[in-house]
Amino acid sequence: MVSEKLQEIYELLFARFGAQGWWPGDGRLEIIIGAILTQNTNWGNVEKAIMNLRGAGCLSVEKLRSISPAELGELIRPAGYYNLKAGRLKNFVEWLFENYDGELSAMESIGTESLREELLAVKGIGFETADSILLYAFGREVFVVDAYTARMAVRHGLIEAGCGYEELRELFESNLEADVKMFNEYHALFVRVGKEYCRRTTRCAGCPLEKLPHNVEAEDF
DNA sequence: GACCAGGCACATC
DNA sequence: GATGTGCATGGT
Repeated sequence: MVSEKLQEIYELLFARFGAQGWWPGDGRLEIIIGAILTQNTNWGNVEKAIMNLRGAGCLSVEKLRSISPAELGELIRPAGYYNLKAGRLKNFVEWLFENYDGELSAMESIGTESLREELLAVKGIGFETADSILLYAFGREVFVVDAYTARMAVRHGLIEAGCGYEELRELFESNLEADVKMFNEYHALFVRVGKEYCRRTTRCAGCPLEKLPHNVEAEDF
């Protein structure tokens, strides 16, 4: 049964690593900025970019709105793809002012599904970024899927290689009790264990899930 | 020096 | 609908 497997994986990861206490970073805006900056990028680089933003007094929606794309790009340079991401931050902030008068708290009253669709309509916010914002900034019961989640689910035979994001999200959301705290920790634990034991060229040795039945030869990405 | 990182949009077939 | 490509810095 899938739900038992998912529960067992969670317990093994939690037993080994403990609570991760995500999101790393402070406050809603910083979580959202981090979610965009960390796209396909190491978190350490994102921290440097956020430090730059803090140093320049740019951790406010007003400042992010008024700063030029070029200046913003320079500040977030360490996070990589800096021109692209400067535009994405701008897109989000513009959307926030157009739809919520620049108030993040105004998003609280919107239902999760509607809010998710609205976020996905912002250019530069895809599935993972939207779901990270929903879960970590707004405490919504959404399971965040990422590359590690996909890789581990495939290697443990929970889903077929090549399946889409929504299919994976559905796997977790429909087989686990909806619980914000647990979804929060589960995703963070996947990232934690994935970094160490489940990269493209790193397989299993020493992983807390090593004893579970899984396919080390599974074709993934 | 190659490989990788908590993706996403867009072009092309 | 699937597959390929550009975007970029910094650590291992």
